[in-house]
Amino acid sequence: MPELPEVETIKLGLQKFLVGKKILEVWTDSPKQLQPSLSTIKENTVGSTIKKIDRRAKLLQIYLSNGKILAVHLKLTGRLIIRKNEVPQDEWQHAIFKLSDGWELRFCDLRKFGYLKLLNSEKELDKLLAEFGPEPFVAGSSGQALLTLELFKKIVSSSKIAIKQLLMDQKKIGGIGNIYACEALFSAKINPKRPAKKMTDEEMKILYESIEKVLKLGLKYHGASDQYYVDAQGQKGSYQNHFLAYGRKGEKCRVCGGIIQKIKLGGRGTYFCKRCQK
DNA sequence: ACCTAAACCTGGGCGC
DNA sequence: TGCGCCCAGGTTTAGG
Repeated sequence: MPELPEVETIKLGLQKFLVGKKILEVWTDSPKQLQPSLSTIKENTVGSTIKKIDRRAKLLQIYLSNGKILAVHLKLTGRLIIRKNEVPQDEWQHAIFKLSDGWELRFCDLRKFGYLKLLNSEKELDKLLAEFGPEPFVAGSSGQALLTLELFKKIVSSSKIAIKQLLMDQKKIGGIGNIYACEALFSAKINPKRPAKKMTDEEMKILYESIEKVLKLGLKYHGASDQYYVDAQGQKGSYQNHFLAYGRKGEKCRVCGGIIQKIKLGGRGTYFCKRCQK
């Protein structure tokens, strides 16, 4: 679920409540999701203090006082929630970091695609982050990589893949997933199937601005909670109430009154207005 | 370079 | 009510 605005919102919550806490114990009932293993994570985190939280694209990093880093990817249904230990267990809770002062960091994940990965050094992290393309704008990302309009045009015009698939390619651009790709293309009035290469200068500029616009809207509404996303306090976001395309199959386009279509593109559900998006 | 399908998992919704 | 099928916001891998 979580794309750039959601992961950023979680990051802000973690920064507020997690920094300075000491890790006392680690538990899991889903060892596959802890890499390289529960025991290694225990050995390298218990006794350490959380120093800093960062984000790059959809990946969160928890920096520890011993120099190790926990990288967390939430994939489709992952959640990181901070609770007092007396709070009843959360749904789909699969890993718990017991912290000082009776706090817990709970990793919940219905589909179990997400992971927590122990990294031994910043160098290891840099290697991982080097795989990500630049980000649309700086919203507290740890990366230096900023997607300027010039860079965006270069990336778009050098690929003949459908523009929507390109937007979601994390190696090309970091942080955009299915929801924000659909919303940005709707806002820019560009057909998701349009070959990237064939876009005009003007279209690329409008799309670039639309991406920034919808991501900032996502941040403003604390993320989109269609089903599973919640922030670090377990609260839903509200951007889903403002979608213009995503999930609106069969409903009226709010711009032209046409009917929103749903197609499959690169194996992913894609929502758009045939009339508006040429 | 690009395209597709399948895999990792669980649960909700739909049609029959 | 129940069963089977399809769907789900991500990413990786295998094969063409």
